[in-house]
Amino acid sequence: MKSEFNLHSFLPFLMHHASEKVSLGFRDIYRDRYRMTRSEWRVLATLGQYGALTATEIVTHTGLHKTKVSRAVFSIEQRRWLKRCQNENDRRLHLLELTAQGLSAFRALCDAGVTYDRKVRDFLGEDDFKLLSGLLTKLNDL
Amino acid sequence: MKSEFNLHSFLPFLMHHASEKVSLGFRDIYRDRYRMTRSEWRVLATLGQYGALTATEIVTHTGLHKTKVSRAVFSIEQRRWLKRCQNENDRRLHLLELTAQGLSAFRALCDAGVTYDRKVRDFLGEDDFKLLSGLLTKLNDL
DNA sequence: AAATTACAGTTACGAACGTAACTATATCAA
DNA sequence: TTGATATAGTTACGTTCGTAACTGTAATTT
Repeated sequence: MKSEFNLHSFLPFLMHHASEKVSLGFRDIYRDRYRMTRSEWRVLATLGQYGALTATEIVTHTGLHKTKVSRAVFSIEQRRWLKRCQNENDRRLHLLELTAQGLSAFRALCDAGVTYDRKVRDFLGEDDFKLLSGLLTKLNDL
Repeated sequence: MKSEFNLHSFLPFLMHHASEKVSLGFRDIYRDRYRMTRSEWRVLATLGQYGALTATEIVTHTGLHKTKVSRAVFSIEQRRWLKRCQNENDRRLHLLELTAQGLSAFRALCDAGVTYDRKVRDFLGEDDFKLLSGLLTKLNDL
Protein backbone atom coordinates (compact mmCIF):
# COMPACT_ATOMS: atom_id res chain seq x y z
CA MET A 1 0.00 0.00 0.00
CA LYS A 2 3.00 2.28 0.39
CA SER A 3 2.60 3.41 -3.19
CA GLU A 4 -0.82 4.87 -2.42
CA PHE A 5 0.55 6.94 0.42
CA ASN A 6 1.87 10.43 -0.15
CA LEU A 7 2.97 12.51 2.75
CA HIS A 8 2.23 15.90 1.25
CA SER A 9 -1.31 15.07 0.31
CA PHE A 10 -2.05 13.36 3.62
CA LEU A 11 -4.74 15.37 5.34
CA PRO A 12 -3.34 15.25 8.89
CA PHE A 13 -0.11 16.78 7.55
CA LEU A 14 -1.82 19.39 5.44
CA MET A 15 -4.17 20.36 8.22
CA HIS A 16 -1.45 20.62 10.79
CA HIS A 17 0.76 22.78 8.60
CA ALA A 18 -2.01 25.12 7.64
CA SER A 19 -3.25 25.32 11.18
CA GLU A 20 0.17 26.21 12.55
CA LYS A 21 0.51 28.89 9.95
CA VAL A 22 -2.85 30.49 10.59
CA SER A 23 -3.25 30.07 14.30
CA LEU A 24 0.34 30.80 15.29
CA GLY A 25 0.25 33.86 13.10
CA PHE A 26 -2.41 35.32 15.33
CA ARG A 27 -0.85 33.96 18.48
CA ASP A 28 2.19 36.15 17.88
CA ILE A 29 -0.09 39.15 18.28
CA TYR A 30 -1.52 38.38 21.70
CA ARG A 31 1.73 36.86 22.87
CA ASP A 32 3.79 39.92 21.99
CA ARG A 33 1.18 42.38 23.18
CA TYR A 34 0.07 40.74 26.42
CA ARG A 35 2.34 37.75 27.03
CA MET A 36 -0.70 35.49 26.79
CA THR A 37 -0.74 31.80 25.95
CA ARG A 38 -3.24 30.37 23.50
CA SER A 39 -5.33 28.89 26.31
CA GLU A 40 -5.50 32.25 28.01
CA TRP A 41 -6.58 33.99 24.83
CA ARG A 42 -9.23 31.39 24.19
CA VAL A 43 -10.66 31.68 27.68
CA LEU A 44 -10.61 35.47 27.46
CA ALA A 45 -12.30 35.39 24.08
CA THR A 46 -14.96 32.95 25.24
CA LEU A 47 -15.81 35.02 28.29
CA GLY A 48 -15.72 38.17 26.19
CA GLN A 49 -18.12 36.75 23.68
CA TYR A 50 -20.54 34.89 25.94
CA GLY A 51 -20.32 36.77 29.23
CA ALA A 52 -20.04 35.08 32.62
CA LEU A 53 -19.52 31.31 32.47
CA THR A 54 -18.32 28.51 34.70
CA ALA A 55 -15.07 26.70 33.95
CA THR A 56 -16.95 23.66 32.71
CA GLU A 57 -18.95 25.78 30.31
CA ILE A 58 -15.70 27.20 28.97
CA VAL A 59 -14.46 23.66 28.44
CA THR A 60 -17.61 22.89 26.46
CA HIS A 61 -17.30 25.99 24.32
CA THR A 62 -13.59 25.74 23.57
CA GLY A 63 -12.78 22.04 23.71
CA LEU A 64 -9.80 22.90 25.89
CA HIS A 65 -8.71 20.43 28.54
CA LYS A 66 -10.05 21.33 31.97
CA THR A 67 -6.57 21.69 33.45
CA LYS A 68 -5.73 24.20 30.77
CA VAL A 69 -8.86 26.14 31.57
CA SER A 70 -8.13 25.99 35.27
CA ARG A 71 -4.63 27.35 34.77
CA ALA A 72 -5.68 29.96 32.26
CA VAL A 73 -8.43 31.21 34.56
CA PHE A 74 -5.97 31.46 37.42
CA SER A 75 -3.55 33.40 35.30
CA ILE A 76 -6.16 35.77 33.91
CA GLU A 77 -7.48 36.30 37.42
CA GLN A 78 -4.01 37.30 38.55
CA ARG A 79 -3.96 40.01 35.91
CA ARG A 80 -7.24 41.17 37.43
CA TRP A 81 -8.95 40.63 34.10
CA LEU A 82 -11.62 38.43 35.61
CA LYS A 83 -13.38 37.98 38.91
CA ARG A 84 -14.90 34.75 40.12
CA CYS A 85 -18.11 34.44 42.07
CA GLN A 86 -19.08 31.29 43.91
CA ASN A 87 -22.59 30.04 43.25
CA GLU A 88 -24.75 30.10 46.38
CA ASN A 89 -26.78 27.00 45.59
CA ASP A 90 -23.94 24.83 44.33
CA ARG A 91 -20.70 25.88 45.86
CA ARG A 92 -18.64 23.79 43.46
CA LEU A 93 -19.46 26.28 40.74
CA HIS A 94 -17.67 29.54 40.18
CA LEU A 95 -19.09 32.01 37.74
CA LEU A 96 -16.27 33.70 35.88
CA GLU A 97 -16.70 37.19 34.55
CA LEU A 98 -14.35 39.62 32.88
CA THR A 99 -13.54 42.88 34.65
CA ALA A 100 -13.56 46.19 32.82
CA GLN A 101 -9.85 45.74 32.18
CA GLY A 102 -10.42 42.23 30.86
CA LEU A 103 -13.17 43.41 28.55
CA SER A 104 -10.99 46.20 27.27
CA ALA A 105 -8.16 43.77 26.46
CA PHE A 106 -10.67 41.50 24.78
CA ARG A 107 -11.96 44.34 22.62
CA ALA A 108 -8.45 45.33 21.64
CA LEU A 109 -7.71 41.76 20.59
CA CYS A 110 -10.97 41.60 18.67
CA ASP A 111 -9.78 44.53 16.64
CA ALA A 112 -6.50 42.75 16.00
CA GLY A 113 -8.51 39.64 15.14
CA VAL A 114 -10.60 41.46 12.58
CA THR A 115 -7.45 42.88 11.01
CA TYR A 116 -5.79 39.47 10.93
CA ASP A 117 -8.93 37.93 9.52
CA ARG A 118 -8.95 40.47 6.71
CA LYS A 119 -5.36 39.65 5.91
CA VAL A 120 -6.08 35.94 5.51
CA ARG A 121 -9.31 36.71 3.66
CA ASP A 122 -7.45 38.90 1.19
CA PHE A 123 -4.83 36.24 0.70
CA LEU A 124 -7.31 33.48 -0.05
CA GLY A 125 -9.93 35.55 -1.77
CA GLU A 126 -13.47 35.86 -0.46
CA ASP A 127 -14.83 32.78 -2.22
CA ASP A 128 -12.07 30.43 -1.12
CA PHE A 129 -12.18 31.84 2.37
CA LYS A 130 -15.88 31.05 2.70
CA LEU A 131 -15.38 27.64 1.15
CA LEU A 132 -12.61 26.83 3.59
CA SER A 133 -14.58 28.02 6.61
CA GLY A 134 -17.46 25.81 5.58
CA LEU A 135 -15.31 22.73 5.09
CA LEU A 136 -13.57 23.21 8.43
CA THR A 137 -16.90 23.58 10.17
CA LYS A 138 -18.06 20.38 8.54
CA LEU A 139 -15.00 18.59 9.91
CA ASN A 140 -16.03 19.39 13.46
CA ASP A 141 -18.56 16.59 13.19
CA LEU A 142 -16.04 13.99 12.04
CA MET B 1 -15.05 46.43 16.25
CA LYS B 2 -16.13 43.79 18.73
CA SER B 3 -19.41 43.38 16.87
CA GLU B 4 -17.53 42.21 13.76
CA PHE B 5 -15.73 39.53 15.67
CA ASN B 6 -17.17 36.08 16.06
CA LEU B 7 -15.20 33.38 17.76
CA HIS B 8 -16.70 30.45 15.92
CA SER B 9 -16.09 31.86 12.49
CA PHE B 10 -12.58 33.03 13.33
CA LEU B 11 -10.22 31.09 11.12
CA PRO B 12 -7.50 30.39 13.72
CA PHE B 13 -10.17 28.75 15.88
CA LEU B 14 -11.74 26.78 13.08
CA MET B 15 -8.40 25.62 11.78
CA HIS B 16 -7.16 24.58 15.15
CA HIS B 17 -10.28 22.61 15.97
CA ALA B 18 -10.38 20.82 12.67
CA SER B 19 -6.68 20.12 12.78
CA GLU B 20 -6.87 18.60 16.24
CA LYS B 21 -9.71 16.41 15.11
CA VAL B 22 -8.03 15.15 11.99
CA SER B 23 -4.44 14.93 13.04
CA LEU B 24 -5.00 13.62 16.56
CA GLY B 25 -7.33 11.00 15.12
CA PHE B 26 -4.44 9.51 13.24
CA ARG B 27 -2.01 10.11 16.08
CA ASP B 28 -4.00 7.70 18.24
CA ILE B 29 -3.07 4.99 15.78
CA TYR B 30 0.70 5.33 15.85
CA ARG B 31 0.68 6.22 19.52
CA ASP B 32 -1.27 3.14 20.54
CA ARG B 33 0.54 0.84 18.17
CA TYR B 34 4.14 2.00 18.62
CA ARG B 35 4.16 4.55 21.45
CA MET B 36 5.38 7.17 18.97
CA THR B 37 5.04 10.93 19.27
CA ARG B 38 3.91 13.06 16.36
CA SER B 39 7.45 14.27 15.72
CA GLU B 40 8.69 10.70 15.57
CA TRP B 41 6.00 9.68 13.12
CA ARG B 42 6.75 12.66 10.94
CA VAL B 43 10.45 11.93 10.84
CA LEU B 44 9.82 8.26 10.14
CA ALA B 45 7.39 9.11 7.37
CA THR B 46 9.76 11.61 5.79
CA LEU B 47 12.65 9.18 5.76
CA GLY B 48 10.34 6.43 4.53
CA GLN B 49 9.13 8.54 1.67
CA TYR B 50 12.34 10.26 0.60
CA GLY B 51 15.06 7.84 1.65
CA ALA B 52 18.23 8.88 3.46
CA LEU B 53 18.32 12.52 4.56
CA THR B 54 20.21 14.74 6.97
CA ALA B 55 18.48 16.26 9.99
CA THR B 56 18.41 19.66 8.34
CA GLU B 57 16.75 18.24 5.26
CA ILE B 58 14.11 16.70 7.50
CA VAL B 59 13.55 20.11 9.05
CA THR B 60 13.05 21.57 5.58
CA HIS B 61 10.61 18.86 4.53
CA THR B 62 8.53 18.81 7.69
CA GLY B 63 8.77 22.30 9.11
CA LEU B 64 9.49 20.72 12.50
CA HIS B 65 11.76 22.57 14.89
CA LYS B 66 15.31 21.26 14.77
CA THR B 67 15.29 20.25 18.43
CA LYS B 68 12.21 18.15 17.81
CA VAL B 69 13.94 16.49 14.89
CA SER B 70 17.07 15.92 16.93
CA ARG B 71 15.08 14.26 19.71
CA ALA B 72 12.90 12.25 17.38
CA VAL B 73 15.93 10.95 15.49
CA PHE B 74 17.58 9.94 18.74
CA SER B 75 14.46 8.11 19.85
CA ILE B 76 13.95 6.32 16.52
CA GLU B 77 17.60 5.36 16.50
CA GLN B 78 17.19 3.77 19.92
CA ARG B 79 14.43 1.58 18.52
CA ARG B 80 16.96 0.56 15.88
CA TRP B 81 14.64 1.87 13.20
CA LEU B 82 17.32 4.08 11.68
CA LYS B 83 21.06 4.18 11.37
CA ARG B 84 23.13 7.29 10.96
CA CYS B 85 26.19 7.63 8.82
CA GLN B 86 28.61 10.51 9.16
CA ASN B 87 29.52 12.25 5.93
CA GLU B 88 33.22 11.88 5.11
CA ASN B 89 33.65 15.28 3.50
CA ASP B 90 31.64 17.29 6.00
CA ARG B 91 31.64 15.64 9.36
CA ARG B 92 28.91 17.88 10.71
CA LEU B 93 26.45 16.01 8.51
CA HIS B 94 24.86 12.71 9.39
CA LEU B 95 22.90 10.89 6.78
CA LEU B 96 19.90 9.22 8.37
CA GLU B 97 18.46 6.08 6.86
CA LEU B 98 15.73 3.71 7.97
CA THR B 99 16.67 0.13 8.81
CA ALA B 100 14.62 -2.79 7.54
CA GLN B 101 12.66 -2.69 10.77
CA GLY B 102 12.08 1.03 10.38
CA LEU B 103 10.89 0.61 6.82
CA SER B 104 8.57 -2.15 7.85
CA ALA B 105 7.00 0.02 10.57
CA PHE B 106 6.70 2.83 8.05
CA ARG B 107 4.89 0.59 5.59
CA ALA B 108 2.51 -0.65 8.27
CA LEU B 109 1.68 2.94 9.19
CA CYS B 110 1.21 3.83 5.54
CA ASP B 111 -1.46 1.16 5.35
CA ALA B 112 -3.10 2.62 8.43
CA GLY B 113 -2.74 6.06 6.83
CA VAL B 114 -4.48 4.98 3.66
CA THR B 115 -7.31 3.51 5.70
CA TYR B 116 -7.62 6.65 7.79
CA ASP B 117 -7.50 8.79 4.69
CA ARG B 118 -10.34 6.82 3.18
CA LYS B 119 -12.41 7.33 6.32
CA VAL B 120 -12.03 11.11 6.18
CA ARG B 121 -12.55 11.10 2.41
CA ASP B 122 -15.80 9.19 2.81
CA PHE B 123 -16.95 11.55 5.50
CA LEU B 124 -16.33 14.68 3.46
CA GLY B 125 -17.12 13.30 0.04
CA GLU B 126 -14.57 13.21 -2.76
CA ASP B 127 -15.28 16.71 -4.08
CA ASP B 128 -15.06 18.47 -0.74
CA PHE B 129 -12.01 16.46 0.18
CA LYS B 130 -10.16 17.63 -2.91
CA LEU B 131 -11.37 21.17 -2.39
CA LEU B 132 -10.13 21.17 1.18
CA SER B 133 -6.75 19.71 0.27
CA GLY B 134 -6.30 22.41 -2.34
CA LEU B 135 -7.21 25.23 0.01
CA LEU B 136 -4.91 23.95 2.73
CA THR B 137 -2.07 23.68 0.27
CA LYS B 138 -2.70 27.24 -0.80
CA LEU B 139 -2.44 28.38 2.82
CA ASN B 140 1.11 27.06 3.03
CA ASP B 141 2.21 30.15 1.15
CA LEU B 142 0.49 32.57 3.50
C1' DA C 1 47.84 30.51 9.03
C1' DA C 2 45.16 32.73 12.44
C1' DA C 3 41.02 34.83 13.46
C1' DT C 4 36.23 35.24 12.32
C1' DT C 5 32.02 33.80 10.82
C1' DA C 6 28.65 30.30 9.51
C1' DC C 7 26.48 26.06 9.92
C1' DA C 8 24.85 21.03 11.73
C1' DG C 9 23.26 19.21 15.44
C1' DT C 10 22.75 18.67 20.72
C1' DT C 11 21.77 20.05 25.31
C1' DA C 12 20.22 22.83 29.41
C1' DC C 13 16.56 25.07 31.23
C1' DG C 14 12.30 26.91 32.28
C1' DA C 15 7.48 26.92 30.54
C1' DA C 16 3.50 24.37 29.16
C1' DC C 17 1.39 20.05 28.66
C1' DG C 18 -1.82 15.80 29.82
C1' DT C 19 -2.90 12.01 32.94
C1' DA C 20 -4.26 10.73 37.06
C1' DA C 21 -5.04 11.54 41.63
C1' DC C 22 -6.99 14.54 44.65
C1' DT C 23 -10.44 17.97 47.47
C1' DA C 24 -14.75 19.63 48.08
C1' DT C 25 -19.45 19.58 47.22
C1' DA C 26 -23.77 17.67 45.61
C1' DT C 27 -26.90 13.85 44.33
C1' DC C 28 -28.71 9.36 44.50
C1' DA C 29 -29.92 4.92 46.60
C1' DA C 30 -30.79 1.79 50.31
C1' DT D 1 -29.80 9.18 57.14
C1' DT D 2 -26.01 7.17 55.70
C1' DG D 3 -23.11 5.20 52.28
C1' DA D 4 -22.07 5.18 47.38
C1' DT D 5 -21.62 7.68 43.23
C1' DA D 6 -21.07 11.78 40.45
C1' DT D 7 -19.42 16.35 39.38
C1' DA D 8 -16.52 21.00 39.59
C1' DG D 9 -12.33 22.30 39.84
C1' DT D 10 -7.23 21.99 41.41
C1' DT D 11 -2.81 19.97 42.04
C1' DA D 12 1.21 16.69 41.59
C1' DC D 13 4.01 14.55 38.53
C1' DG D 14 6.37 13.09 34.74
C1' DT D 15 6.67 14.35 29.67
C1' DT D 16 7.19 17.40 25.87
C1' DC D 17 8.08 21.84 24.21
C1' DG D 18 10.85 26.06 22.39
C1' DT D 19 14.52 29.40 23.23
C1' DA D 20 18.98 30.11 23.75
C1' DA D 21 23.32 28.64 24.57
C1' DC D 22 26.50 25.39 23.42
C1' DT D 23 29.93 21.86 20.74
C1' DG D 24 32.15 20.59 16.90
C1' DT D 25 33.26 21.28 12.07
C1' DA D 26 33.75 23.96 7.82
C1' DA D 27 34.27 28.16 5.14
C1' DT D 28 35.76 32.84 4.78
C1' DT D 29 38.47 36.80 5.78
C1' DT D 30 42.71 39.20 6.96
